[in-house]
Amino acid sequence: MGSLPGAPMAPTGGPPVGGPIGRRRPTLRDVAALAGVSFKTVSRVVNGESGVSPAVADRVREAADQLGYRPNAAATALRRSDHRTATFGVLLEDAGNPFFAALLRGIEEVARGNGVAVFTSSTDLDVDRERDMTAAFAARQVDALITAPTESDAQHLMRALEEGSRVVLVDRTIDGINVPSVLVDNQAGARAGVEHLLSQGHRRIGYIGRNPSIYTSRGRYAGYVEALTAAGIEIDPALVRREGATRSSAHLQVEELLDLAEPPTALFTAQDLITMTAVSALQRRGLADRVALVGFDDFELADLLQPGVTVIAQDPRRMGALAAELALDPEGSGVHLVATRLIARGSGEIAGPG
Amino acid sequence: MGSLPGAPMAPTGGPPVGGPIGRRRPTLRDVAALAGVSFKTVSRVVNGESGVSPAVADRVREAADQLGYRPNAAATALRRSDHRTATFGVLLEDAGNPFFAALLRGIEEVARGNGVAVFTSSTDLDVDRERDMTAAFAARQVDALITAPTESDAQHLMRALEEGSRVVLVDRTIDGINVPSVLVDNQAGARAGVEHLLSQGHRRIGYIGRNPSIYTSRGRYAGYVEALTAAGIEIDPALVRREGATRSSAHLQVEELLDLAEPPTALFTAQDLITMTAVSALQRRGLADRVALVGFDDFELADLLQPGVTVIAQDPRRMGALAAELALDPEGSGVHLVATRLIARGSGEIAGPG
DNA sequence: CGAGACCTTGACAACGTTGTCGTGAAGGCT
DNA sequence: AGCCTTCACGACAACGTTGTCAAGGTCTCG
Repeated sequence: MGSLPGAPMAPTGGPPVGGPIGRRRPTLRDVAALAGVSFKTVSRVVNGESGVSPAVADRVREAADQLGYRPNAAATALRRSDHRTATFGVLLEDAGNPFFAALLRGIEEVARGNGVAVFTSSTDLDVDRERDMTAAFAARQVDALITAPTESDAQHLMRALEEGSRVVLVDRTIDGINVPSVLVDNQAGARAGVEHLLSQGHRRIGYIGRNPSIYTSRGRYAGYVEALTAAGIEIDPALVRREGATRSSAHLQVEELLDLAEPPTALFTAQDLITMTAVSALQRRGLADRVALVGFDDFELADLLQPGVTVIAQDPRRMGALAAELALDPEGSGVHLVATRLIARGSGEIAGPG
Repeated sequence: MGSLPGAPMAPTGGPPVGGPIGRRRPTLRDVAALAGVSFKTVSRVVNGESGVSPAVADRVREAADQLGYRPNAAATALRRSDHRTATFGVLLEDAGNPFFAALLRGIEEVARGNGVAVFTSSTDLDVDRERDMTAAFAARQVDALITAPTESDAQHLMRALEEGSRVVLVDRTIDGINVPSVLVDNQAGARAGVEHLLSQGHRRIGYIGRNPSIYTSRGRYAGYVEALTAAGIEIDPALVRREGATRSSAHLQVEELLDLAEPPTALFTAQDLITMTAVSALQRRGLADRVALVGFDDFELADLLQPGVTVIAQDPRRMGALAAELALDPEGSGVHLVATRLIARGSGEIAGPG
């Protein structure tokens, strides 16, 4: 960890084959020599500190431009008393998933606007990888770690906090750690989706979600239960699948539900990839026009499928931007909820038997 | 750039409100004191250097574990003679686009396996932003900058090279700079797609692509021209649109083509988002089953649309992984081509008038 | 048993920057 | 005129690590 591979035996002073010779970067001292001042004065000019006469400042700036001076980030990070590095670490489940990709873009945008560079890594729900990357980011002294934590163990995050990084949770939260977070009311969103199906006359509504170890899965399932209970419908365990983790397993779950003696007339899918899988399964069986479907998470092309897919949409870009703002603000705190909204496109409006 | 905002006047020694007190991180010296050795010996143990007796090494490791020692990345980067930071910078057009998202994942994966952390930023084809972020990454002394450059100006990349970063181009290349690159034979891919349409009997094949300033756009258009020319068909400028940059403009282009007195019987779309837009436009007009369509880039749900969308698929994840490997290998060089393949799903097999 | 080789360990400089303090000149006051 | 304050700037330590070199100990071999 943290060390590059590559033959350590390679001659460091070898011929310039395979790489540029890397002209040494100019330092404060080089600029100072050219401008005829002490390097400390250059430091002051570069950092916009007061106490430098305009004439000298101009001369220094000119010299800096001429040499193409750029501060050495490592030296700055090492020396600064506040240990700021103008760097964030972002740790999400999967940058390839459109939801997280949009979240990342939201973070990037705010970060860039504030001169902050962003480290990214995907965890794929692997707890070890999450711990490793948290450590790797903390070792690089990120100012803030923005993460959608996989599990409820907060220890690695506590450690990051102790080492001076801020921590902001996004999409998912953890008990026992008091940090700012950006969340969605998963329960309310899911409830709204299921109620939508109920209002179309459905009574047997299947639920396909991910493992309850995932924070969002718990809330969404709770919303499903809440909606049905409020409607006086008992939960039928046969209609509930909470292991649709991977695509293939999600596909299997849908198939199993449809194979029941009394299959559901509607499905509520608790995540974008599961929704897509469900659409695929329904299409393959020619049931896309018969079985209603509402999914959590909006996704590209949902409107072009036939029927269009009704979803509970989140606003991941906004969530990311908000998280980044909380990360930037030393006073930032509290739980920030971002609203969901139901987008009706057809699949959710297929009438039930009632 | 590179500096955090926030009031510089804020009391740095103020009360601990709003942030954890940040227990000082243990250093080599702390570990050394606990183990009863010099800090240099700890350094040796931590870096796995030889020349430490097993007994002492054990004692040091124990002390390091007990204190939870982690090397300070900034100090290491500052001091190392090779200036390695175990860090990559990745600069792509848009991490939200599925193609680039997958590319990023490929890079991430290889990087993580080698203890390298990855900076990311999206440029949205903004040249200024690209330059800024290149500078920001170079200032942080990334070992390598992996980028899909927007335009043909290589100056900022030359500068990054001079400052000691490796540069690897991916998806797009630039003249006048000799660095390893991972590309796709856009021309051959596009030609194969257009030939596929020709073989279905189409003669009037519309082309909708992005601005020719984009490297991939030029190759894909060349493939279109090549296929038609080889078939003895003259290029009809009325059927060619090369400005489908944004979704709305792409939509307009499709509409215009379909509105022609002699509309095309088939479309070749040169990028994923344009393909999606074309599907949308065709569906809206009820022409999805009548006008053939082949698109460059595969995308999620292409198989679930009706008809399924025939595409020239790339393998962005592999491209990213390859680029990262080239970035890691000091000897890495040359142009690496990744194959494309045609995936027939229906839209490309709609018969022409012939 | 002594000389050389090797192995283990430590002392110290250096990386490029920021933070602290000192110094000399200029300016303001009595 | 003499004293105190303010301003512009420089000298120097320090951040935590790696690279270089030297010192002392142990081992080998004649």
